[in-house]
Amino acid sequence: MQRSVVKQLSPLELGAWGGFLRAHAALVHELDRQLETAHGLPLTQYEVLLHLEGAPEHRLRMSELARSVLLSQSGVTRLVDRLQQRDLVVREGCPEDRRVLYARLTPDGARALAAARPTHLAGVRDLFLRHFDEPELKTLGESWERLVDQPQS
Amino acid sequence: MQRSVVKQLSPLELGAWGGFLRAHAALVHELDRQLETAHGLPLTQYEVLLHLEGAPEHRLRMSELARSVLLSQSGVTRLVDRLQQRDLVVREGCPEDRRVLYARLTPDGARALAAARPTHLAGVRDLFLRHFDEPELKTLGESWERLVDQPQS
DNA sequence: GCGATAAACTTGTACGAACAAGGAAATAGT
DNA sequence: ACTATTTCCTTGTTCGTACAAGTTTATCGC
Repeated sequence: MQRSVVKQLSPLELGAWGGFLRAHAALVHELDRQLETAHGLPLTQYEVLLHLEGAPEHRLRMSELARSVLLSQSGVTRLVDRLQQRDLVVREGCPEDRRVLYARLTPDGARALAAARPTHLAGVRDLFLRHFDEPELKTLGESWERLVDQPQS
Repeated sequence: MQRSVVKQLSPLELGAWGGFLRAHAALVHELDRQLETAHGLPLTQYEVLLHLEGAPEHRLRMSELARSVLLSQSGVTRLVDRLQQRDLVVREGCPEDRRVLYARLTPDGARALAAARPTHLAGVRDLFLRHFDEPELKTLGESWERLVDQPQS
């Protein structure tokens, strides 16, 4: 009779899973470092600016922003606080629903984003994309989708 | 004359990169939640126990541990503090080099690990491994390796 | 051997994020 | 209309991590 014996991960599985964790840690750390040293802009702040730029009117509700950048609501409140102190973003109220606040990209914010973008894109390409060919990119993208759309289980 | 015009990511590239970020966030969050609710053990603590179990004598130097779990030295100091308070780990000195401290897995720690392991493995399999077939796992593992071994650039 | 340099940890401190509770405004039910 | 519920955001607090400085021990150069 066996107690507490669980089938461990195979080397193949371990390589895929462990590598995933290590790769993520290394990449995010390095990208953040690059952005921070070159433009004084942490990766999270960069991502907020990026999402705002892509949004209609260059603005997004705080709650939408929270979903985009994978942060808690309160996390976004404080993140936008910091961006607003640097005049990269402003908050503005919504007349139709006075509970909501929009975060809007300022001209300064747009400039900061434009300045930082080449650094970031170069980093992503050099550290990540470069290592995959086109079919692999496609497969990856599809895999992540399957993985995030919670299976019904 | 074009200023600040940078080639953006293609949809393919964006799917692979953005999906990677989202997948990581979702997975780690969910795995941590599972472990925490089922066994009151955060993922980082679980990983320390796991590495210690796999090590000779079930012990590792603090600095080795830091490398294994992708944390700063001081981060590990405090993580081991927490584990030691729960008697899952003990610190012991090294006679040959009195600067080093070993963290050693206690019987309680081994038990906690054994209890948590099925939960964690099931989570990893269900949330991650399940979505890839064997050749994909192989490719992934190889990709992460290329990616982490800093290219000489 | 002795002083300088380096290595292994820990501690002080600051910061970013999460969670829980709270306030204000909208919506729903009756 | 009026209260109850829900939504949207912020604030109080705690926790985990990083960075820099400090302590102790080992190593290196001479």
